[in-house]
Amino acid sequence: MSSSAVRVRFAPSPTGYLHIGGARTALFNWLLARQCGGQFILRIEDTDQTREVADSLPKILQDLRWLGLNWDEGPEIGGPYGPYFQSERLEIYRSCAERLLDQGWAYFTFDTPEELAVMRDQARSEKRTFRYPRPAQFPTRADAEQARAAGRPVVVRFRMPDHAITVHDSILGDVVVQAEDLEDFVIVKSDGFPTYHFACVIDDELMKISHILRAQEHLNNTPKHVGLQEALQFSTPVYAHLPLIFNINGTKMSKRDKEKALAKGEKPPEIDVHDFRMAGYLPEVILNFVALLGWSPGQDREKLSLDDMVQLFSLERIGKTNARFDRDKLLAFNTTGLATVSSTRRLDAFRDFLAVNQHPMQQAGDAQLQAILRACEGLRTFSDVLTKAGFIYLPDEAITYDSKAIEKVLRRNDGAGFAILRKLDAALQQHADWETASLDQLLKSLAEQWSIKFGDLAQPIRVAVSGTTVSPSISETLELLGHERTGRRIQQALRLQTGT
RNA sequence: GGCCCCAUCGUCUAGAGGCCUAGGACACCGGCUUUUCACGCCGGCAACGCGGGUUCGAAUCCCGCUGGGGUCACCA
Repeated sequence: MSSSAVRVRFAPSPTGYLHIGGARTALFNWLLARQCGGQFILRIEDTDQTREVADSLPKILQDLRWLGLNWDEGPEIGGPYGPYFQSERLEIYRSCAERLLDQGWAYFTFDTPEELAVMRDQARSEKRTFRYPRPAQFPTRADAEQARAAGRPVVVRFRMPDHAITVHDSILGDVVVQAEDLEDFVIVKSDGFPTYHFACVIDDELMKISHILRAQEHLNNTPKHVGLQEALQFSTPVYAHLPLIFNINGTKMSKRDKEKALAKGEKPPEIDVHDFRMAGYLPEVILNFVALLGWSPGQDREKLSLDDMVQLFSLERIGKTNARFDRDKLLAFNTTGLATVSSTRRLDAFRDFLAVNQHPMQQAGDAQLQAILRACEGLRTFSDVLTKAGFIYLPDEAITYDSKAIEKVLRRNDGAGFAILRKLDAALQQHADWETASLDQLLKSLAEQWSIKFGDLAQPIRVAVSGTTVSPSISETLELLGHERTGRRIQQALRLQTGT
């Protein structure tokens, strides 16, 4: 096979945002395509109208774009093998089903969900594994019409081949499933839509997909797909089932984790790509981190650019063991990522962060934002900028004073902090050159003059202007805030002493 | 429970029979730095699940056990 024949796809169903695990699947497919000069196709698996979420598609596209995973064929750009929405390919699936029906590879059944449930329950109570009982005689089309007329659900089931099926997986090796463990499964639902298995196999063939990289939870589905390919005389793509990603405690990473945390009054964990975007992570860092979950370039290499990954990626180096998503390590990656990106890139990413969060700091000009970013050196995520310097963009009256900070820094020792603050107020009012270096010089000399530690002078101001003990370095903080607002906030803090 | 997959530090992993007294990263623990919070720097702790083989030699190959995971829908 020539390398230009590599065609891979990412096939999400439009039920929400892009999950972080889905992002890794998309990335691996994308990397393979880019490395081989092949095509990365985006296909939308919208065959279940009941589960569909209205604005999910634009969200997924937006998440993919934010990550930088561009597609060569798919929604919004089309391509030679479209349409790329399964809901627009119904006619194709229908004709394939007809073909299978004609050739005896599929048959109609008329069971209601309730009847099926009874059969399954019975099998369970008898400790038998349930497999759909294939009828000796397949119902005719006329039978199907009659059943439909009588109001019974009509579905089409695939007659699985009666031999064992071997899946050749390039990560796991050969996986053999015996004939008796295979079941006749539904390929056309009673609403006329194809099931996932059916649509997926047909589209992969027609779209000339060469490699299928997907999560390992699909491994058990693969014999079904291979059976279908055999009956339809399709070719079988190269399969590569990726190890799964779990929470650090081994549970599934699910959107429900967010609800649970919220219910407990905790901060919800990031699960979807969009969550990480909102939390202030860099997309390239997320990609780098997630690539290392199940894949490793070897040679103790970890920090990789997208280009590095395109170059180093290989199916052979994908592991078999499930991984746990270590948020601490991601945070560490993001910290170095933020410390090493170019300042223009950082500014762009920060603007994006402010925009998705609709933060008032958006109003600031580039120079001011750059100054804030510089002042927040050591930040782990862009959210840190908000906790550390967000007070700058709050109206004076919206500053909330942390009671512990007030007590410890200002009120303690008979209001020693307040006393220093009062002296500082006078000195600062007279200081005209409102710029970091100059302010720094002033404050240092005052500390020396008054024979106090720098911290004993810095902390009272910090609390006065920010309400907390956390802010950028004090002189930078003052420059960022400006002379006027600094004065107002000190006055405001001073009033706390008397309670007026 | 049936079927399937997997098994190296707490976590992500390197390791493709001798280079392993098992390497890196994160976390953790100590120390340094310090103007708060972070960052940074230095040092340390820490793993081949168990039992059998095969071999001169096994983390690496084989078998069993144990453990973990996935899947058993007219959802993808």
